[in-house]
Amino acid sequence: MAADSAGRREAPTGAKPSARERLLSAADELFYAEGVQTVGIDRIIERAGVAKASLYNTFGSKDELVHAYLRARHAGTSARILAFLERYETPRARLLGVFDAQSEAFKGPGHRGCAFIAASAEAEAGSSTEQASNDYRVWVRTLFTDLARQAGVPDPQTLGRRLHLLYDGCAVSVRMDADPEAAAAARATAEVLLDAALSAPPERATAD
Amino acid sequence: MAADSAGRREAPTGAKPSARERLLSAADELFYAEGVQTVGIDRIIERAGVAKASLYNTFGSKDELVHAYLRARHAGTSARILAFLERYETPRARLLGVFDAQSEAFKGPGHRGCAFIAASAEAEAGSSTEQASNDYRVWVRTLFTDLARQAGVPDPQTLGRRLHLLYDGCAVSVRMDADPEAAAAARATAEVLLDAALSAPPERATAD
DNA sequence: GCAAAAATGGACAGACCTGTCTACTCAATC
DNA sequence: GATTGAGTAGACAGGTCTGTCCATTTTTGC
Repeated sequence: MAADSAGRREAPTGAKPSARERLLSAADELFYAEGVQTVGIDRIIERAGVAKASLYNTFGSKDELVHAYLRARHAGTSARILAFLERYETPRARLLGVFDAQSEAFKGPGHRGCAFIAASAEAEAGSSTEQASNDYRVWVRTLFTDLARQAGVPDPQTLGRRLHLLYDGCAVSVRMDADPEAAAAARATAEVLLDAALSAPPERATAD
Repeated sequence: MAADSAGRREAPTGAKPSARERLLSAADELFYAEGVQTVGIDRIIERAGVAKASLYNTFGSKDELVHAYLRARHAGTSARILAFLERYETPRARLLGVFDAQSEAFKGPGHRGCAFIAASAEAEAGSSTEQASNDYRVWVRTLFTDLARQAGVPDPQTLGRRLHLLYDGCAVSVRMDADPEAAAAARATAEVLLDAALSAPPERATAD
């Protein structure tokens, strides 16, 4: 209610972060590191240094806090990737650069793979978690197909889907194999697929 | 203690399944469909039609039941895939056939992707769930690299890793996108990678 | 400086979960 | 027929979790 219209905006710069921000920050750290179900409200408010009533005044429920955490993840990840891609000139470099962006992120300390895969595994069908995951997946898919189209690939939808498989695959691997090189392997694989897509027979309906 | 040395063996065929079997069957259905943390002991014993004491006499703890559930998944999935691959003659067909096997499985009702990805998302580091997941991942990786080697690929390790990315990727997609065609997309992608690997420059160290 | 709004600390309710325990039933075997 | 062992039903303990509430303090706006 008292939240500004944009929903989240950082504090006046230099001042102590608002309760909302500290809660989101604590939720991001704990939910991401340990899972949504495992981490209870008490741990969150303790790390945020905030009273329990503030959490419920701000978000209303744990579910809503989880939803806000996932929306913030979506915003943060998409902004990070898009900012990373600005260094590249050609569409081809940008397309492969998505995996370079992930590779860099995976090397950060305490990286545990994709927050949406993890959260979805704990959520039930039709939950707001599923909705947030769908939004994120649409964004990733669109990013890949757009970049594939710009790179001159004849069938950008198909390549986009295949790159999405690799994107998910390296997120799983970085977590379960604890191997930050997973993104580099995905990048090399993406390069093979891109080259193959570019040298595809010009007129073939790519029957599935 | 009373369990036979093999650990699990089906009942004398025709007789009513033992408490252990009914518990494992109920655990498989509920844990897989709804998640390990979400499903409580009471739901399991109710579906199995078994007393709570029987569960604790047989498995000792919920953790042990989860572990047994994952071991049974590993055994079932690997047996299913290997049986499926027997229909193929050439190594190439067998390698791509892994994705056909998954495609068929994904079309079954209530398929929710990879049980190990889901369980790991809810587990903490160092748990027995993580151990079971590692065993499964080693099996998948070995399967792919062995098949790649038999297919005559110069660098079977690299192709095996890339196919594993696809394998994980389509498991994520079938669950989160609810699209059973994910395995078909992975199969088509695998074919591109296999052909590229077979026509690779004969002497190049494939520097990573 | 003061009133209104926001945040705090903590107790508490109610639900749920794992795991234990006891008294009982049933079936097979000696 | 008696013994034995597995299975049953359910109460119960002890803990944890989400969410509510209230009296008090801090912050903010004017």
